[in-house]
Amino acid sequence: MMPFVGGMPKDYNSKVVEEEAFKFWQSEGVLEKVRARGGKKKFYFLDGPPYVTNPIHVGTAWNKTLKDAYIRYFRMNGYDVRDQPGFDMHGLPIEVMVEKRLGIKSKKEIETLGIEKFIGACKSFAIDNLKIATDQFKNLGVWMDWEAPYRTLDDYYIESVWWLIKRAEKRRLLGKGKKIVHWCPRCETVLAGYEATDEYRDVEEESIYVKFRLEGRGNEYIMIWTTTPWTLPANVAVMVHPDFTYARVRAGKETYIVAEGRAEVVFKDLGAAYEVVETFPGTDLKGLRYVPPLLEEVPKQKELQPAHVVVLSEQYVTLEEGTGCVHTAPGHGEEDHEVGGLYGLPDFCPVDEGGRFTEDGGKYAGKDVREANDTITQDLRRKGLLFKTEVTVHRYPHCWRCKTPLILRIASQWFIKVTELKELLLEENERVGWVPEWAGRARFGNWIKNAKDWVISRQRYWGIPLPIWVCERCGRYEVIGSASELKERAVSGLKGLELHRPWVDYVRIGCGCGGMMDRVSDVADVWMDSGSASFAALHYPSDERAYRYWWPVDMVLEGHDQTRGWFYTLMVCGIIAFNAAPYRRVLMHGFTIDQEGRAMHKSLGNVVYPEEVIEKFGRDTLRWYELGCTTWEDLKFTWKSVEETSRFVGILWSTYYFASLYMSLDKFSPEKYPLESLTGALRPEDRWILSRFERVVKSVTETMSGLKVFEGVRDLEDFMREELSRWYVRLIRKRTWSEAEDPDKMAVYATLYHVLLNYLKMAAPIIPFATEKIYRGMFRGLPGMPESVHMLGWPRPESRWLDEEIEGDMEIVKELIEASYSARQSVRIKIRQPLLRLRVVSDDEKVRQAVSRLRGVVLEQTNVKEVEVITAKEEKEMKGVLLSANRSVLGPIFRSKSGRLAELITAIDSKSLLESFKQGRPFIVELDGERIELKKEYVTIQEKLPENFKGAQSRHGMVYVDTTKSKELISEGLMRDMIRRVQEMRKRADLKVDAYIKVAISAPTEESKELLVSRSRDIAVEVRAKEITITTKKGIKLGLKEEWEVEGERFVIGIEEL
RNA sequence: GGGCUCGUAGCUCAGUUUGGUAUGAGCACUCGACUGAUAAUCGAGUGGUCGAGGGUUCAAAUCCCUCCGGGCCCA
Repeated sequence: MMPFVGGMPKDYNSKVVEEEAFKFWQSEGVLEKVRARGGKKKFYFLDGPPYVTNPIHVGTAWNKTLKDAYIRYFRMNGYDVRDQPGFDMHGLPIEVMVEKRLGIKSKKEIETLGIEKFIGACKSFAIDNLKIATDQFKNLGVWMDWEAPYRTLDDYYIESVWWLIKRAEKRRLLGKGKKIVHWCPRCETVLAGYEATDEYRDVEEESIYVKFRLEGRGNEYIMIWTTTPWTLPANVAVMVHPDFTYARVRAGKETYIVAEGRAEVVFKDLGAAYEVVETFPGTDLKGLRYVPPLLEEVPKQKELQPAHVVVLSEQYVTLEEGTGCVHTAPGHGEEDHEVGGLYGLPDFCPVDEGGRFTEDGGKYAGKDVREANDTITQDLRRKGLLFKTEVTVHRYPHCWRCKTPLILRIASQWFIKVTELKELLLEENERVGWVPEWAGRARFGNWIKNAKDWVISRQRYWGIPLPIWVCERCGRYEVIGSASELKERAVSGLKGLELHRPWVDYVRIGCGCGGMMDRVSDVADVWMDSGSASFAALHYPSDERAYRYWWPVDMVLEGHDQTRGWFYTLMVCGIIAFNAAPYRRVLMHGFTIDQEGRAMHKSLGNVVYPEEVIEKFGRDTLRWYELGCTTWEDLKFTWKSVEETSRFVGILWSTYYFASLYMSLDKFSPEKYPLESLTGALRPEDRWILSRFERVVKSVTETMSGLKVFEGVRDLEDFMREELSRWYVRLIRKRTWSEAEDPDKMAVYATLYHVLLNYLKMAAPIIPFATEKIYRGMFRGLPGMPESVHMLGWPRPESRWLDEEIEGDMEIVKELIEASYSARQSVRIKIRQPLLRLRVVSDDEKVRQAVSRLRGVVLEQTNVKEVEVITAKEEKEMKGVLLSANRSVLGPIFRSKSGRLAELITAIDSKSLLESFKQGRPFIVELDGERIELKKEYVTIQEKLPENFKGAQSRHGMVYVDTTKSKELISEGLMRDMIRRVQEMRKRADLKVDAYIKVAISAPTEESKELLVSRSRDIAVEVRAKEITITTKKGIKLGLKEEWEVEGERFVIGIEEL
């Protein structure tokens, strides 16, 4: 094994680098080895299971690379990380895809086809898609346990959910009852509220104002407004607000009751006069009875009791729209149902599962509710009960899978009594560490406060079957908690048992009453699948030991849409199961949006897929870019930013290349020259970069463990760009050219080695591919080094390198150097031209100290022979004074003489004049025989630098350069110009850095030739020339020849490799 | 309609917790320099009503109120 630092390719090629890394990881089983190492302390990371229908986009990629980065980070810190990925494999979206594939459209067709076939198709669809998604995630370099993900469709997983439902039942948290639910008439199932909100759309619809005739009041009506005429057959009450003021309004022959505040809106476009007869509070209306408008059409209405009465509600009556009198149908609205409950009203619902009126719908029986809208409106008009119609735009929910408008209807469903757990949920949430903090306190907290009972039953096929069996004789139900329990209890139907429908439906169990029990046909809401992951992934309850070791989850990390989704169901299921929050920390991330700030949607055509980015820039660039974005804010994806990031990855790469080039040429051995043994040889700039790096280790460690990877990425980027690449490398360049194995060079190498190796460790979780390639090139061959960069530990902060003073010194010196460049620029003297001296003006001891400690850096970077710090007083002495006549003052006083007086003043020795002013002595001049005393205001005083000094302002004082060019300096400058050109030619000829050459220079004049001849030896050394000729003759016969213009003169240079 | 969140240079974003001159950063543009990492690098310049309006304060991008626009969630 070679004991020294190795080399690496000069150019960064993401495709080659990444392909190689994949091959290497694969062939050496690197991931398996890393995983097998375990750790001292458990770290249970839980993957929010993605739904496996669509190809992933850059947002999904962000999610998974965030997870990957933290998994790698915690693993490097010695944790035993549980890195199992998960997949959400049940549910409606898959059913819909499969329906499409099979070319069927309804539940009826599924039943005709056979549930068994349908489920089989769903299962293979889910598994196929899992494979596709797995490949996509692997392709991003995400290191998880892809061989053994948790899958919600596996029997053990289903059993965990069964166990949970049984546990809920034991705790009396499982309920069955009528709930108002969003219902898709096409899919014929309940949809969760959140499933509905994904597809709220603006719809333009006719809304109607309807007159309800009051009993025993002649031509008096209470007026309601509704956007859903089809709910009128189910009307049982009218709600009014007890505290609002209502008005009796006369218009024509009729009288109406509406809220006073709505009267104008209701009547203004009537075209006729209307008159408010009387006003009164809403409470006065309580108990008023009316005739239901569709009494004749819906005979069932007659049987409803109590009904058709005015009730009060403070909560659900507003003055923002309508009439202030609200049509109430407890069978079709959640609020209606709640108020109906308070008044004991019947929850009449004449609508079936397919969204058609039942026999109870009377005249409308068999009609689709939405089609019935028109008929109902016409009936009302015919009966003279339609006051007016209006076209309104409102948001209406649609089925997210089939786009059918949803309806609200009452249905008997199984639910979890979350409302009873609210206190506990809030309490447990306090113990969770949310990042960012407001996500938990405000967002999640608010969501919990408004939590409702969770309807968990779905009238579908592809899901975890609810493990509830109901007796056909006595109606008692029983919850089964596992497959073995089911087998024990089964009377028949066990043959070929699988825990999915339809097989599980065949199982019958015996009831205590002697009857037979059958399973309810519902499946569970998929959110219950993923919500159970904290323990189901551990095979609880069958594997108690895994649970005891891992639970609770140490970290989950998902997008902000999951506050009401997974973060919530996970919490609820955890509380039901163990009375405790199932996770310790939650990191919430944003969405990726496009350049215009719109969310990425397939329908908008603005989705960016990771494969595109990988093709153009590579995985590491994609990862660095996304991980560097503020995690919890939306990520506005722009190609330009990706390109910028890619440029940075290039800088990082070439910084490593630079170091590897020289270290490998010199066969640097960190074992032979450990940093510790070279402390005496370290230059101040080495101590500076070590100290700066120490700070980076500290801050990146803190940000990573604080789950703020983006801050870490930014720290790493700034350090690499500003401190290491742009500054330190520039400072040490010369030292790396030295041929000898001197301690000064070794100090540079040891420093670079320390910084680069440890930097690489911190960058590895972010850019696992490039770091692997660099590692394998430069570090792998060294003794004691593991085979992969991903087997290294996270760097420990070593405060011994911290040196606040040197950092301060460097900061000052950097400013001064930059000011000197500015000064040079103003006189157009390039930096390559050496100058005599630099003067810094400062009375600050810190500046003096900085310049003294970093003298070498200052001299070299400013290219001067000496530097001195002078005091403000010394600066004054250095400066001369320039006096000039102030003509605007002289003019009015001396009139025609002023011109000549001004000339006189200019000629005066300014120092003696100033001296007179200072001492208060009068200074007299003679003009045309007249004695004139010069006053201060006659002159303007300007400070004047000596000709050869040029200054520039810096934050730490003026910086002056002495621009005097001696022959000596000129010849040195010319030499450096020649060296530079020869080096350029070596480069163009693609010569090895250590190749020897011969050089010939043809100078344009005898003078310049002489200048160069005196330096020929130095030139030869610098450009690795064994022979050098300098002439004024034209013909140069070396292999490579080129003409260069330097300071306006033409030189011809020829080189040839030896 | 409600909750949360974001809005700072042409573009992408730091800075807001804890009020103190926006020497803001990168990219882009203009000019100059440097360069044995070189399609790299450095310097200077141009470019801001800190979403709008009000308030608190000696002082507001930062704290408070109202409004406008985007995102997520809820209705």
